[in-house]
Amino acid sequence: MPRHPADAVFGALADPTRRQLLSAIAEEPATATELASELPISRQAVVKHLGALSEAGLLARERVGRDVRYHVTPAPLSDAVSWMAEVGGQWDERLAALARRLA
Amino acid sequence: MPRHPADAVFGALADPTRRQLLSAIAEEPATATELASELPISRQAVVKHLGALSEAGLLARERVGRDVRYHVTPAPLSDAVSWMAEVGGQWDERLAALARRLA
DNA sequence: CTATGGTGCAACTGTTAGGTTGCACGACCC
DNA sequence: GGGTCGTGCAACCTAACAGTTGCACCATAG
Repeated sequence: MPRHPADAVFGALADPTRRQLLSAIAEEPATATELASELPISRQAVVKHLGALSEAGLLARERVGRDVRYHVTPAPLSDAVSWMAEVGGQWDERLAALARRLA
Repeated sequence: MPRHPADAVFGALADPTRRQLLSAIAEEPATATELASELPISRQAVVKHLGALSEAGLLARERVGRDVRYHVTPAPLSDAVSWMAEVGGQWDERLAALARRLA
């Protein structure tokens, strides 16, 4: 059964390490080994996190020689924001403003 | 160690059942028993999901006689949206627009 | 008072997720 | 060619999570 895309997106964002990775890649595309060198976890753990982010459609892989460089593809974030604005817009004026902006 | 609030918010939103619950409560505040009657899971399972949503600050409990009625408190959604707009705004025009709106 | 129905708490089970280690493969440099 | 460094794959461990059942508690209806 294909899970709803939002499952993967919110699930990917739920982990602090993954948010950190996404934020770092947002500043500058990087490889798994580079990212692992700045974190207290192994490269393999980073690869798994990047896999989760990729599966959510938040990252794209680009092969450069023997390296694999990851960069951000933020389109799914907009969908997630839309959902949140729809649910919360009824009570929160800031979210309602976002919902109007998206409409 | 107190986890970052975003952990709880995105983690709560990662589960489809919880998004369904949040959406239902957004339309109309309800009790755990009411919500469980419309889902294929037990009341206790619903209570646990509501606990996760509450811990993320997305729900508030209101005691009414012997019932406990849950309603939406969407403030944490705005914070989550801000983070997403900041990370994605550099590449996605829609998110950039949201980031400007929030600033 | 008694029965009822919603709530709260605890124990238990099965599955998933984050993390590790070890090793094979492939491309680049000298 | 031979060494080196990044990547890919697999097995394994452990903690956390979704779900269940069973039962005690308490407020309201008759």
